[in-house]
Amino acid sequence: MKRSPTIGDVAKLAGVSPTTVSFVLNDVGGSSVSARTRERVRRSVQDLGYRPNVAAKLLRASRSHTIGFVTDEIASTPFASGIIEGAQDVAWENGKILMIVNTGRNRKMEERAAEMMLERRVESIIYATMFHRAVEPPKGFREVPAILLDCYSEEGHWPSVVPDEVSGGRTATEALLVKGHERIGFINLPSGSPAAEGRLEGYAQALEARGLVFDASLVKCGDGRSSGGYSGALELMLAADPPTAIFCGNDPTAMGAYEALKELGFYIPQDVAVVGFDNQALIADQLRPPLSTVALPHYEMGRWAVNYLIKHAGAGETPPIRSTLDCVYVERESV
Amino acid sequence: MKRSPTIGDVAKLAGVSPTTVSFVLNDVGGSSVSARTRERVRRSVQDLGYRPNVAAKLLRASRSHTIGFVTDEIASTPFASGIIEGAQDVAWENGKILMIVNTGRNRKMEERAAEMMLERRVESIIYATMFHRAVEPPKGFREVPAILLDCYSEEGHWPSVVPDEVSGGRTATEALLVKGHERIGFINLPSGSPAAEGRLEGYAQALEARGLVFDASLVKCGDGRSSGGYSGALELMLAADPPTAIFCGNDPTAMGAYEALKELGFYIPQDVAVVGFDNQALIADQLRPPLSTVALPHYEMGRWAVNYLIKHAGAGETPPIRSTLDCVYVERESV
DNA sequence: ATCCTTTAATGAATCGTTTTACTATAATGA
DNA sequence: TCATTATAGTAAAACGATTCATTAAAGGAT
Repeated sequence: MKRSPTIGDVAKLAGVSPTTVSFVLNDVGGSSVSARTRERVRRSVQDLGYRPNVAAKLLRASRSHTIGFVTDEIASTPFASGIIEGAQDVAWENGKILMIVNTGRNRKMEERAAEMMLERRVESIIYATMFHRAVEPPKGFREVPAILLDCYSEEGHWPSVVPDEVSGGRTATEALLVKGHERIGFINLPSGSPAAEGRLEGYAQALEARGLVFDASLVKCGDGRSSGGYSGALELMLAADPPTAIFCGNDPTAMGAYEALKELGFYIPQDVAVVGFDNQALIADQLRPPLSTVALPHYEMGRWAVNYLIKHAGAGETPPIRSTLDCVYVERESV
Repeated sequence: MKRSPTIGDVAKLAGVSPTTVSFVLNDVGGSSVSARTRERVRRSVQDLGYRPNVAAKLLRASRSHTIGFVTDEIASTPFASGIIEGAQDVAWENGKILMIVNTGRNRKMEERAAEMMLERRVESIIYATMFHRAVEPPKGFREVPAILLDCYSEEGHWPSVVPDEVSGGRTATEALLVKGHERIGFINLPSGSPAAEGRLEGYAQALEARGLVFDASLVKCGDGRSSGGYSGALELMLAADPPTAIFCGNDPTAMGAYEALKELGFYIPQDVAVVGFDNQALIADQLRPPLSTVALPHYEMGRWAVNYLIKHAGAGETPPIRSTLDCVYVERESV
């Protein structure tokens, strides 16, 4: 466990003062370092394998260049990991680094995480959830610019970025409408979530825009799993006037619907078209035929959040905007 | 952007010296602080909302209590996120914090990540991959105790922790054997990966242990996707002497096999039993019937790695063990 | 009255940088 | 020749904590 070389060691080896080394390393001090010296310092840095001590820098400069990223379970479960990718990409592009902590929906853990981050003087904090939902961030978050990602607060005064569920529902429905379908079934998620309400709303809007009437018998309430999709599809197809297309509230639901349709002898997409939601590659890509679905803007939300913080945290003010990002339709072969 | 209170501010408010505040906060200095003073300091800390500056602490103490976690894509894709969870849990239990960076399989990024971590004086580094494979960690990693997680190096001298693919293959096969199956098909992953080789080896071992002969016609090479499972299962079931059970190299493969079996009119598990591998909840839970499968020890590997580092990094020596952790069988309804 | 010990507290050095203010030498212009 | 201005560099303070060495006061013991 030997001591890492310091700027003083470099200075000694190069035969100059620490000040000069600092000037060379940070390209400041104007023309006050000769080319020869500059070169000598560079070589010494190389030879010693010198690496600046971030703690010392931070202590002096009071800028940690670190953004805290607190998440319920994104980093530990399959679903929304694009969020982290997007956030990290923008952070790195701007010379910031992300400090990620997984709290597992545990309040105690959230508070500890906030505490830990503030001790490390993060410049701002992102609070991200795996599913679009309402949250109440821990108090520590007020002490620094913060933004909610894929969630929002009832209290209002937090900036947040969430998917536009309504436009998502509309997009999915329109993908079926443009193919000429006029009777479109919808197997929704269990009600009570922004996703369920929003997607239903979008579905209705799309129909209305085409001058079609909303038929409640075409809307089933699934459970967000394949079993709900299975029974929902059975009900729809065995009814008096079955639909020619089904919009499923998420991909597992579509997976169940596939099952039902096949058992009933319908071919996808010839007899019945299916569109899912969430674009979970594991399902959408592996189903036969591959499932057309709508992708949540996870990556984009991650980018947006960090961009927002970098832009506004510098300026000191963080206006409580509620930004919504569009979902995009991913065409495969089920429509 | 106001200055956070320092230990000096606390001291002033409490009418004592910074030294005394430090003693109170860290519970050192023996009996050298009276109860009354102690209380006064505590209150001042509260009132000011004082939070120690980690940078200053670190600078003085040269202990960052931080472990670097470099990963190809775990934090950004669905598959192996349990690794992060396990790692983070143990880290927190030991008062360490994890600094996670996603490199997206990009060499440049890996080097930058290593550099960044060393600048922050991480005490050790974990290099984790999403799939079990061979890697060559960037040079920076040599400067600090490190361990490879879910991967290994041909160079040998790195400690690593990986899943025991052979025992995994054996476990899956045995799950079928104990139910009385004697002709067991195997749709493997594309060859060339530790997973493919190991699981096949395990399959063969399990058969041999039962005194059954290895029949090459029962082994198909899939593509790790549902399409490979579909065609593999078709071939197996349409052959002269079809198996009564199929072991699939991963869950998407099993998904394809389900499809084929259903088309051929076989019921699962009555006519043909199926077991998968990877325990991808999204598939295994949503298939009908739910898929019995083998889970990779992601969470446990994460724990193991951090434990190893904490134990050995302190001692200075990091012996290059290659630890293998068992996969566990997850019973659902397809067997 | 002197010496020793205990209790309660503090001053100052230290960690590794950055930055401000300063100095010494050389070159330039009048 | 002298004043001025670049040029090339350095000394020292500051950032916020910890810790070693020291001190001041009070309470015995002799």
